Amino acid sequence: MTPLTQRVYAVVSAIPRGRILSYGNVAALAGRPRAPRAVGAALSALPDDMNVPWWRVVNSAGRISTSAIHHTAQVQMALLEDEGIVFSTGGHIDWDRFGWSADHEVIDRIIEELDT
DNA sequence: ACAATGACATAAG
DNA sequence: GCTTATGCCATTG
Repeated sequence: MTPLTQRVYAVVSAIPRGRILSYGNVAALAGRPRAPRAVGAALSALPDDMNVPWWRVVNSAGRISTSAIHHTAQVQMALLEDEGIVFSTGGHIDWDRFGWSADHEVIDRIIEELDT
């Protein structure tokens, strides 16, 4: 596992129940604003036994963009709806209602604790 | 070291 | 809003 991958997991784990973040948001919070694709790669390689809420990450359009065998779009949508997230007609999530405004300071602290 | 590969993002038509 | 083209960059073979 690479350092960035580990930071990505830390950030995603900090997303509260019922809220979402985009790959770009996660990348920025992890300290690599221009690497949203790497976030996808990291989540793609996520071990299922790690307890990271991967389903709270969607693309910038508020749509699901998974392609993993076990983590299908249907599974992700079900998990999100279980948390109270609503998909509007067309299958996208409203950022104003469910987007998480993460606190940079808090995230930075979490990442710092990661190195210890 | 090099090239190919994406669970992305954004601008343009 | 949808489709296409381009940029991006960490990972992987």
